[in-house]
Order: sequence, then C-alpha cells, then structure tokens
Amino acid sequence: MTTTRESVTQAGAASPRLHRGSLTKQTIVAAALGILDDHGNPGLTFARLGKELGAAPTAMYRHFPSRDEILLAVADELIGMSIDGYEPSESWMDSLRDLAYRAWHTFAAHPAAATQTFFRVTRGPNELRAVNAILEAIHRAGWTGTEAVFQYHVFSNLVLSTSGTHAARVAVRQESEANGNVEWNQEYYPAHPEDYPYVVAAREDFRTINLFEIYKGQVEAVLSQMARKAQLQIQ
Amino acid sequence: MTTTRESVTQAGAASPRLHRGSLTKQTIVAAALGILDDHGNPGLTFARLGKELGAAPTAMYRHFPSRDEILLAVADELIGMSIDGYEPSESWMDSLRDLAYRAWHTFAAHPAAATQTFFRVTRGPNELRAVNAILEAIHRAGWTGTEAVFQYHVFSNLVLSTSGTHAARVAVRQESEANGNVEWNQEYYPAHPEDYPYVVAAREDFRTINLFEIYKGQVEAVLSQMARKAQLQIQ
DNA sequence: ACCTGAACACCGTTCAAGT
DNA sequence: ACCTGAACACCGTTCAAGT
Repeated sequence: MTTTRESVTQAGAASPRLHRGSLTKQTIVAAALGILDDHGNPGLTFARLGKELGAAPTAMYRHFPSRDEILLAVADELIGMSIDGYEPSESWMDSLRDLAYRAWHTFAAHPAAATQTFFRVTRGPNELRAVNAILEAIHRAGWTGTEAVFQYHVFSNLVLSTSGTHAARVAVRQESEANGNVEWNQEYYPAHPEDYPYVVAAREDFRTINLFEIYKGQVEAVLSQMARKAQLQIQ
Repeated sequence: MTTTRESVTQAGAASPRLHRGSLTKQTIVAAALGILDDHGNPGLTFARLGKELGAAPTAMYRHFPSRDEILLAVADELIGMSIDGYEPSESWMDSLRDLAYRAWHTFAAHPAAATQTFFRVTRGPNELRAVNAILEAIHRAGWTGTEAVFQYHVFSNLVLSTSGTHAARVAVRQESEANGNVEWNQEYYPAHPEDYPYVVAAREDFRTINLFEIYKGQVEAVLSQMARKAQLQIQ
C-alpha cells in the first residue's frame, strides 16, 4: 500500500521492475473489475491499474490498445461470470429463466462494470457462448430461422436492457451515497403538488417496489408469450 | 469560428465580454444537447460549451454546480421533448402506446444525450409531468394504490430500459463509424465455428432484425397483460 | 445563481529509452 | 502484444480579480 516513497537511496526495491510476462490480459481485466467494484465508475484509470498491479501505468498499452478495449474485455468477463456453471435444463423455459436471473445477479453484483458495458457487443468468447446458449434453448422451444433470431432479440433485449439499467441505477445510488446524498429514489415532493395529483398520491408506494419482482414478471411474460406463439406455429 | 487569435492590438472585439444574464440554464442546456448531438459523448466539455456560447468555460459554474447537474438538466429536457404535445387519448392503451413511442423516438434522435441520462432520476418538472401522465393512464385502466405503482414500473421500466439501451447502441455505432469501424453489429465469425453452431447458423438473420419492431411487440405484450389483469381484478 | 483568467490536480495516449 | 519515465494535449473544478 505505502510503496512509492522517495525515501530512496536505501536498500534497493524502490520499484522492483516487473519481469517479462508478469502482466497479462487476464490479470489486467481482473484488476479493472476489482477497481470498478471498489471505486465505482470514475475510479478506473491507468494510474490506479498500475498501482494495483505494481506496474507502470503505461504498461497496460502492451496488452490493450486503449481504455475502451479494457472495458470490452471486462464486458466479456462479466458475461463469462454469468454463464459459468450454466447447464441447459430439460425444459427450455427453465433454461432461459436461469440465464435471465444469472445476468441480473451478475450485473447487480458488479454495477459499475455492468453500467459501462452491458450495451456493448464484445465479440469475445463468452459472448459467443451466451448467444449460443440462448439460441439453443429457443430452438428447443420450436423456433427456427429468422423467427428464432427474432425471439432471441425479444429475450436478450429484455434481459440486457433491464438488468443493465438496474445496474446503472445501483451504481448511481452507490456514488451518491458515497457523496452523502440519499435523494436518488422516486419519492417526489413537487413544489406545486396540485399539478401532479397522481404522483403525490403514489408517493408512499414508490418506496415499497422490489425491482427484481418486476423483472421476474417481465421474464415470465416473455417466456409464456414465446411458448404460446411457438405452439400456434407448430399446429 | 476563428475568433480566438492573439493578433490583438487591433480594433477591440477580441473577446467581447458577455453582459450579465446573457447566460441562462436554458441556453446552457440547449447548447449541451446540441454538442452531444454533434460531437457524441466525449464531446461535452466546459471548453466546448464556452466556445459554443461565446463565454468563458468557467462561466457555467454560476448556473450549474457541476457537469453532472448539467447532464441532469439535459435529461429533464429530453423528457420534456418526449411529452411536449402529448394529449391523453380516450383509450388508456393508446395513451401509453403514444408515450412509449415518443420516448423511443426522442432517445433515438439524441442518442448521446439519452445514453448518459436515461437511467437517472432528474426530479425536474418534465419528469413529474411524465410520471403523472403515465399514472393517469394506468388509473384509467382500473389500477389504484400499490398495484398502480407496480404497473407503472412494469411500463416505465420497459420503455426507459429498452429505448435507452437502443440509444446507447446507436451512440456506440455512430462513434465507431466516426472512427472508421463498421464492426458494431452482431454478425459473428468465430474462430471455431463448430463450437457455436446456433450462432453461425443464425448469422444472416442477425442482420435483418428491426429493433423498433421488437420494441413494439414488447410494448403490446405489456399493455395486453395489463388489460387482462385489470379485468380480472374488476370482476 | 455575474463573468474572466490563471492555476491545480488529474487523465489517456505517445514515444524514446531501458531490460 | 516487454516494461518504464518523460512529455503532451486535455479535462473538471477552484478561486481571486474584474464588471
């Protein structure tokens, strides 16, 4: 922690040069994810990465061409954490439900990282695994061809948008709490309450909402709609 | 355009000091939105705001305490653009459908601004108008109390998450096109195609998907589910 | 809730030089 | 597809000074 001191001239080890290959994509990605978890979104800098890894800030450029590419690698890592351990169940509905909940929980556990990445196409290996797993379940539901890709988008759009937006809100809340604010929720106290009667009447109820319950309801709606339409098509 | 030149000593007007009150929250917000539209997300800086408004970069601090507060004002402006001209239709379903499409199109027209703001609670006047309008339609559908707020979230979550995520993807695409990249879409060419059979089989279909069509389908699913449940409750 | 200019601490990226 | 240190252009924010 208290390494860089210019006390110097003493016994070596002021900054023990890293030996070749001690930095890899994987260690950098892991450090980046940890920094995002601990310091939130503005915390991910080359300086902090260097400190965390005991390397010069610019050493990262040997492994990634830019900060954005590090974020894309973090994005793929997040997808990997979501599907690691996933096994298709016998029921395609259970499979998709499982994948949907995995995404929500991974994003909620890493809100800052999810916020910056959930809308990106990573083209990484884990994204391919996830897309393939979703398409596999949709094929088992009875969909093929263009229809299968349409249903893929209905499902993955809902999962990514909703889980990602939730993560973004959690990240904002954590940041504003760190700054001493608590005013992030939707309890409105308008200056002219008579202009917004429905908002004022609903004020107490806004506090009690569980967003994961709403997500579950939306996932069920999509799955049952998918089942209904698939049966219609088969008949 | 070519104002700041230190040719100086010539006829005055090198930088004609602004008269008091020529800067307002509204002009700053309008300039910020224009900059985001023209230069994308990293383009919104105090320097550019100053240039655009003919003012010193630091003059903004008289009107907003931070860059983030400018973004929140842009967020409320975006909501205002969405609902300006909105009139509740006789049918609550048509009302909600109208509000849903307005959000999508506003966000799609201002992708950079939407990307940074769609998940924020602005507490501004336009947000209040929008929340009130949604709750009003939901009450006409027959919902009250906690149930109404639950349905509010099902609807507004879908609208904001999906439209906002779409805007974020459009913004990424515009940025990568500006940098000469075209690889933003989901046509996958994996190194080991045999590992991802469904992905490879669906490659052509990924190109043809219209995301607004998918959004429309999801909005219809939520509205008809809302209608069904409301009738069950009334009986 | 005025506007400007200098100054500060920080940030991503480049590049010549060291192993 | 090695690691470091100096340098560059930029960025948000603060603050004393000008109207």
